[in-house]
Amino acid sequence: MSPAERKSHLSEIAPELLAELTETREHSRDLPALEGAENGVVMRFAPNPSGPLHLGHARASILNDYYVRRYGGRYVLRVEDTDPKRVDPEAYAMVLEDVEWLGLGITDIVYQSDRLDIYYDWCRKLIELGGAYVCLCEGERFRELKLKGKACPCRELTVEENLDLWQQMLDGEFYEGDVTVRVKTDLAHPDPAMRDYSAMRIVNAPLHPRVDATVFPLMNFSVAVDDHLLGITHVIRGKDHIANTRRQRYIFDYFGWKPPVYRHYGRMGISGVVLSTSGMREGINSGIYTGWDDIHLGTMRAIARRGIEPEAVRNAMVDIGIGETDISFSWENLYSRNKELVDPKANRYFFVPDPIEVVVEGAPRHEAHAALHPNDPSRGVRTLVTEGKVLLPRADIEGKSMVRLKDLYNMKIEWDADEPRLSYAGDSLEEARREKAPIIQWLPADAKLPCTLLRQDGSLEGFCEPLVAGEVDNVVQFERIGFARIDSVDNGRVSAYFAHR
RNA sequence: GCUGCUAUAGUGUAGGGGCCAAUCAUGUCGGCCUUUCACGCCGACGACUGGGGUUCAAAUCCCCAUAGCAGCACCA
Repeated sequence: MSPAERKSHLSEIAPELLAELTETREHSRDLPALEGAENGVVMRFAPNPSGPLHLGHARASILNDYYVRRYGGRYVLRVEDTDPKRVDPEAYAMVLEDVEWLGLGITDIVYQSDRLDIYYDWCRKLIELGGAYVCLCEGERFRELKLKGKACPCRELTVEENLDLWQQMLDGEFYEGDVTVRVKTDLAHPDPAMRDYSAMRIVNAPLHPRVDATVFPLMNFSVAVDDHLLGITHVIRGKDHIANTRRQRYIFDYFGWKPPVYRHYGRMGISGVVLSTSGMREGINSGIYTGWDDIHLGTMRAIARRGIEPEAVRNAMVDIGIGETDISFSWENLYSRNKELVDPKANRYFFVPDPIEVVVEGAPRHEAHAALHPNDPSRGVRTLVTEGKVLLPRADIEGKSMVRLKDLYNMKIEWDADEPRLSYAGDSLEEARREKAPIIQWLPADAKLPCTLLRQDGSLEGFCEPLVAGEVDNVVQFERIGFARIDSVDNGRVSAYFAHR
């Protein structure tokens, strides 16, 4: 039945329902509402300081930021540095820089390493409540028991014994791996991931860069305590945390706290890019990457270096949203978001790759005036002067008998074997069109800058206009090549990073 | 293996019983514009994982299958 047929059929059998059909649903580009957020929210972004921020962090931080902006409230940057093995002292500053670059509306910054006493305190309370015990079992042994749903002997210790052992932990009487504090959950829980997980452990080495301690909370414990103490109302994070959310729930329940509202978005795959911090670090150490801002990486600094703007990242991430489906991140979509930002402001310049230097016979001295931006004449022109000696992209003249140098004049080409002989052929644009002469880029042979355009799939050597030297840190468009950020000019040599077409 | 989550065009997304022979963006292809490219404008292409069920009506609800993903760390 077609929709129209269904409608007429419905009017026969139940005309009173027909009114509902005429109600129009409204479409909105907004992300779904968060329940209980009407009066403001307190949200958090909680990176581990093991390296700079990457696209995975960008999604988490931007999505939370989006809702804080939408509902108003506070946005806590919580640096989760409770594992000395995974803390890179240099990462603290990198995280802060990247947060600033992204333009997140952070209102509070807390470091978990400043809060160890708080965790110790609540750990003691949890033991007193009978919600946790000190476990002396070897890890592998406990795992076996857990998978069978059996308790280990430590689970039967009295509160007093547990408190005593806990004090010994704090006093440094144990070494790494000897002991852990476990949250008492449910050994019969159908999901083995829920059974008596660890809340506290000892790390003797390496030393923590910020704090003199050996007892550290595990993520599930510190996160639950902090979310409550900091008054976090809503949490948006990846679905790899779904099990953690359930584990943290036990702590909220033991203390009678009200947990935040959670949303878990699906996994985001990024083709061709290593996203794990450890993987990137390995690549840097082994020389595959030049550093954290290597153009092959998905870090914020690599993306920034290529001239992609934070607003583009934000738009791309909000566009992706908080769906629970696994998705693959699309560079195309990010590039398109960036292009709409950058196209209106990027100045245009010639870039001649694989150049051939030629003399155009009979060419008069000419001044070419090319617009800096085709849609914005007020920005002015670049003036290129030539006496007849020019640089051309080899590929653009090969096999051609006539071309037009853009904004300059027409040129005839005669081929003597592989050697082109070029001669001036008038200024008429109409004639060039009539002859279907391609319009190509060029540079005066005596006014040019060598330029390396670094791209992910190999760099492109060529020459560009001298004015490009004044565009350091800006995004320009090399006509016919694409957008690029001018990274530096050293001794008259330009280094540019390719963004996208 | 156990536990859980998810399934709409190449990619991302909207739609949560009737407005849906399915939205928007991106992409690709064509055209217009343009002193190449880009931008802009016009057009085309392209999807409800499969099978059952409920219902007058299913992309939408239920069941099964399949696939993907996550967790089962003294990482976050």
